[in-house]
Amino acid sequence: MTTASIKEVARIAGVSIATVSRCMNSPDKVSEKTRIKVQDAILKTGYTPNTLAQSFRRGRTNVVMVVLPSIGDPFFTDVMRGIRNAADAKGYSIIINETQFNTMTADEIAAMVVSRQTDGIILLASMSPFGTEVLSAKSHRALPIVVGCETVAPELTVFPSVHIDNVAAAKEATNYLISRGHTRIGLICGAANSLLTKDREFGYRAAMHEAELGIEDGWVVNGDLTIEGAIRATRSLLNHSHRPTAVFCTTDEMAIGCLHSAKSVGMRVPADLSVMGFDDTRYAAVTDPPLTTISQPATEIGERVMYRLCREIEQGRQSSSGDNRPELVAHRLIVRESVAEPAAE
Amino acid sequence: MTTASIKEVARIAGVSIATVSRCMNSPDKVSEKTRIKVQDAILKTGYTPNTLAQSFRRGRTNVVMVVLPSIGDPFFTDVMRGIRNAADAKGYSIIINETQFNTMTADEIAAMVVSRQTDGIILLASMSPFGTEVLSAKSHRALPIVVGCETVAPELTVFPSVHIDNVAAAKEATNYLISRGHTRIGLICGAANSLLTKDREFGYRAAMHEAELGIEDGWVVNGDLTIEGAIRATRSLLNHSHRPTAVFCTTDEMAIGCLHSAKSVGMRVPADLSVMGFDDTRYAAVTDPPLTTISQPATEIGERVMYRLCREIEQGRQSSSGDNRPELVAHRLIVRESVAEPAAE
DNA sequence: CTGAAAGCGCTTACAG
DNA sequence: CTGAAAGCGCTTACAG
Repeated sequence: MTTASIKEVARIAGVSIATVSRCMNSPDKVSEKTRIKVQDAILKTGYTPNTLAQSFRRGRTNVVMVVLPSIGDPFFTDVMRGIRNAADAKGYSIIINETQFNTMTADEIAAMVVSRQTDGIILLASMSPFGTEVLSAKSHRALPIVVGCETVAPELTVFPSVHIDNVAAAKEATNYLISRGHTRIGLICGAANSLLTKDREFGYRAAMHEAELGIEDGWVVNGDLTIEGAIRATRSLLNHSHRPTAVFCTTDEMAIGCLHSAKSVGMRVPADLSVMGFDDTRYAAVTDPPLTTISQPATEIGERVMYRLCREIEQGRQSSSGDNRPELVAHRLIVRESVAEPAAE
Repeated sequence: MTTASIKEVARIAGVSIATVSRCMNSPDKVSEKTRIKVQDAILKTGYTPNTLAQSFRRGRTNVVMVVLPSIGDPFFTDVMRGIRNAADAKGYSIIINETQFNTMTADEIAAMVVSRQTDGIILLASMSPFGTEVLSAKSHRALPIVVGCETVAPELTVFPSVHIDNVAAAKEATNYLISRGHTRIGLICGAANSLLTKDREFGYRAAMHEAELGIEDGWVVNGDLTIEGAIRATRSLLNHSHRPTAVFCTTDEMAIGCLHSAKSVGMRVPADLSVMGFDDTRYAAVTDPPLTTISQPATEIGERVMYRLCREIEQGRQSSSGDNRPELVAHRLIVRESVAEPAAE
């Protein structure tokens, strides 16, 4: 298992290295007799092509980078599963880049592609808007980037994307709370500059507005996309002088924190407080009470994003791009047991 | 942002490409004047070295592969965070390989290193034992592999590893249940060939044996490391003719399923059934009731595994290996509210 | 169908 | 301190 090279194989098979290479890459261009000889030599030597040399020669790595805000969130885990399914099928490896806001600038990310560390990028993360440098790069030569989730930032709309209609889904969630009789509805969302939940906040506001319900100061709280953050946010919501009877959390992860926070101060869910989630992660069905939420087809999103990226990579620099309209996938309201009518006052 | 190469930079700076290369890799070998000229040229051209060419030339990728059974489990998420912290510090990228049993053989994995796709491997997964081929490779030239978690399979003990003392921790967990008065204690563990929970099962059996408590047929159930699996396992446990009063789940993930399963058939936890977890993931504190569990320093494990791997990689083929004794890290019993005395019968 | 040869973009002894 | 040159292991037109 010492590093047999293509030369060694060629020597043993009694052919040129070009022929060995062809046997592996375009076997149809080689006579059967030769192919067998080479095959034997490969087995005998235990030859594996040096991937580094191949990538270098071919000018591509077959590696794709996924940028996301938190690998911990089970929703992203499911998206990742879809991405990896597709990546495996297409022969790509995945590098994960967990990026908090501003940790890595868009230009740094773009540099990874330019410097050939990756063939393309999947953006699941909210991030600081792209700078002009990337945009011009985009116009010059197509940067293979596909966005999963929202594309709120106008800079991102130049890239293809795959996601649910977050605005519509959040409206639906809010309307469901309204339909159950709630009028005082709080929102726990991501940070102000989070692309992930911006559309959901927008949908919530739109639904409240259409129902002619007011949103008081302090009803929209940043839960930081984490359990801990949501616990704090819930505390703040429950201490509000005009306390909401229902809380819409823009991720299930935060809904878990909200549930815990409410129960820990003795409130019953949903009798005293209704809680609505978003994502339908695998925990949503086993919280206590089970969570009413919006289901996203996470794995499907992941698969479609990855396949879309493959197309971008394959098209390469040629056609600057064709159809960049977002691919929308379907969401679904999942009614479980965390929402009820508000208690009479 | 067209791909400026080192030649272009050299031309503009009026030096040789060797000098440009030296400016980036060993700037102390270059005069200040030259360095500044080159610096300017780099800025002017927006030059980024072609990573592919560098890796090829240097013979290393700066990529490390992590093999794990389930990225979804929040425990592994935390381990991954530690791995990535250390990897970032050391300039490595991470490729994740989620491997069910037998999906990818050990030889295939070893091939990834041999074919230069990665510089080294972190094994967090249970997997089919290594074949002779890898082992001989190991003896010939050190294969840079480090094992996180258990190294139950004798084949794996040749590799360095970082983990808690799973046997001792599981004994401690079981003894805690015994100390609270339980005598009928069930176990929900991983699949029979899972390296992940084998030691924990062993610790449980040892504790029961030392306390002279019997383990009836059907008290040790495979929960598949998933919530769903644990729900089924719990159902089976609760239907046992001689039902346990306490259940030790070898992961928190399964404890979440167990909790849900028990409550969904109307049992109160811990009044009617005590539940013990393992891992202390971020969900453990917010389950209902909060989970009594064993805490593993997941992030620390990840960091130490990665640093250990770096050492293996750096030592390279030279010293075949030095000290391969496992690095043990400390676990801790975390008492919350999911365990109580068994109800009087 | 096959081989000789060029070249991908770097790095690094080797001279000077 | 700097440059000319070799070479890392492949792939791929180009001849034949």
